Amino acid sequence: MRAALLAWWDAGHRELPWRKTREPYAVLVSELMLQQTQADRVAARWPAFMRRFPTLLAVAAAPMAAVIDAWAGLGYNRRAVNLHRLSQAVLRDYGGVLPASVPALEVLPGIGPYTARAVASIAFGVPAAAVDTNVRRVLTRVFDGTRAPPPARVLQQRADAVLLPERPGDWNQAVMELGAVVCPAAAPRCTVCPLARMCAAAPDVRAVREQGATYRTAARPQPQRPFAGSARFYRGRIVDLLRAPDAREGLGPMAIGARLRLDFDASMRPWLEALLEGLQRDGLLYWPGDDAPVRLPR
DNA sequence: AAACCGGGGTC
DNA sequence: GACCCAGGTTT
Repeated sequence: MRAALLAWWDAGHRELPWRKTREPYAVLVSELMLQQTQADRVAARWPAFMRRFPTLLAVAAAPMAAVIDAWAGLGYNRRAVNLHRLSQAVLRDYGGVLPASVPALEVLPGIGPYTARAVASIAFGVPAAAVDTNVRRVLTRVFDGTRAPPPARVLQQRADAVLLPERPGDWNQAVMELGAVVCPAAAPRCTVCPLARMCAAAPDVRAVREQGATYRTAARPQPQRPFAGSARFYRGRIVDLLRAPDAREGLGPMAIGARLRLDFDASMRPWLEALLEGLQRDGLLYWPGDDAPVRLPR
């Protein structure tokens, strides 16, 4: 598996902007952006963010509002808050230099098991397997076929066992690249897959195809809720309103409500306040309460 | 363990 | 519409 996959990786892969560097901060920013976000969309925004905040110290010196502003278009805005908090923590605890070990990285804000191992392996050459949704899918298909996926703990052990310790960063990226390009959730392309001859799922994919159906991994147990009209939708709209230049000094709650929806009236005030309080709890805005202006945190 | 968190691309 | 995405944090 190691030989087949690494040969496939070395023969060519997507040119993504963050792959041109191994500088730890640059890798960290890319990995934070890549959390639950497709690589092509990150590729469109990572370079501009890096120009605006070239170093971790630049983030630490900037107001929170500037980092949230630079995060526009990426979603999951708490990641911007976490990055700013992380920069402060690294400045305080490590003199502004990112630590290189998985345990030290994993306790930083916004960094979990996956991101700690991704940064440690790619930027520092630490032999740690990063297990994301791609790796889970690839390893489950190769080793388990149509059987139920093993527990996360077993998957991590399995990923650590197959890891190529001489090139951990390339190995992790190769598995993820295969998952993204050749082995997506729907319609895996086994005919061009370097692992097909050793993959437990490949025969099943072929069988399903021959029945004229699409092979896909089991659906999520919890169906995704509609986005339009959800709290998520309006939270995103509110933060985006506060990014506007004319909101630098803040916007009153009623003004926000009016810009949020045409049918806004006083009876919706509790609904709006709940959204504002939730955003404030997440560090995404500052609002003293009542009719005081709402703005991004400084 | 489950809920929550954005947004855009895709079929 | 529903699913998907280089997850992490909170409850």
